[in-house]
Amino acid sequence: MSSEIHRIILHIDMDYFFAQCEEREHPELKGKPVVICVYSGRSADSGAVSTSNYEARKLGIKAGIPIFRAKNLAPDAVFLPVNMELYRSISDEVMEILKANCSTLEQESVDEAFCEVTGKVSGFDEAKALALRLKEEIKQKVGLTCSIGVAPNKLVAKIASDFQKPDGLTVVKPDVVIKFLAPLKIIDLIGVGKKTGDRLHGLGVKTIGELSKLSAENLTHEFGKAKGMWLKQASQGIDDSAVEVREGTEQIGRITTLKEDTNDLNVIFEVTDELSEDVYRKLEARKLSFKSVTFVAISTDFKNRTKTHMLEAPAKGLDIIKENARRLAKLFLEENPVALRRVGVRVANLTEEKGQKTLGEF
DNA sequence: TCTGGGGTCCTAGGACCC
DNA sequence: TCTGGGGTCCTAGGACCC
Repeated sequence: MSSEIHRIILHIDMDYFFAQCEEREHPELKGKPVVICVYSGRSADSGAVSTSNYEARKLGIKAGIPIFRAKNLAPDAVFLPVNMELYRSISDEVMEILKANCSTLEQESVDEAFCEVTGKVSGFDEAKALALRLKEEIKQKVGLTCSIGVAPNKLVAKIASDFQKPDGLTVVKPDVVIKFLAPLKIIDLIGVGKKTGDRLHGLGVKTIGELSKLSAENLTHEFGKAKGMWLKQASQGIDDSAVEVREGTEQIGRITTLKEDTNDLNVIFEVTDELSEDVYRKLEARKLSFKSVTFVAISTDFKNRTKTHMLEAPAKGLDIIKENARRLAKLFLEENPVALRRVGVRVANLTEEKGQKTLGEF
């Protein structure tokens, strides 16, 4: 038995969030397959599935598949467009509850968060009770279910929240971390995606336990120093990253699918102008300045390319976004005379405008 | 067979400075 | 004529996440 002081971290993951929000707003949807879609606007059903409820998943409708295919799988399902405003306001309700119950809340996305509760609870049994109370409070006050993972670090907490879904709770005490991870598929390790997964399969590694048996030397040789070291540590359930309040976003972008593939600058300028305006509105709302502008181009082969310009000093004008986006688009097409399918505009290196910093308290 | 949109983090090469 | 190493910034791209 170890007497070390362990951190205790909760990862809260809202179940099939967008679809569950729609079910809350429209109770008549409950029990039916619900599919939330991102329509590209190219034709009536072009676009992809963003998320779906469990009834739809049973029919094979998963995030990322084309909408038309989802309609073939389940012609009678309910298809709805993404309503981000609704999801954001419901997300705020959830985060308020979490904030009130932990020492540090790190909101990871609109539907996920880490809660640091070290010091707030005496141990993992109390943490489990707290997690149950949180689930109940979110169900009562917000009307949604979530899944929670409780573990000694963020990596394992996140894997644990995904272990039992929906409406799940998985507690992984420090002494069972290794045993918990060992049988899981390599792709379940957060940070291992398709590319790394395929390469590991090539090395004959299928589970996290098998990965943990490879030597650090072997892994760094294969994946480079940083990634190799990370894989070695992660496979053993080691993660020292801190739960930290996120200080706002690092970049703001908008991307869209063109009505049809084109390299016509006039068409592209029209689109980048609109995207620039959207980006500008988001910046305005949060009183942010930016120091770089990026034009994003996705060609018909889905290859993703970018062109970035760094400004001399932080700026905040709409014209600066628009003009740079146009200039970068023109430069890009001069260098790559290819038809584009999607284009985007992004600003980054964001800073709060001088004098706009929120005052703490008087 | 056809494939959205919003992000984060990391790497690597070249420019430039000391 | 040949001659270092380190640091930072910029840019492009890749991998991954939801």
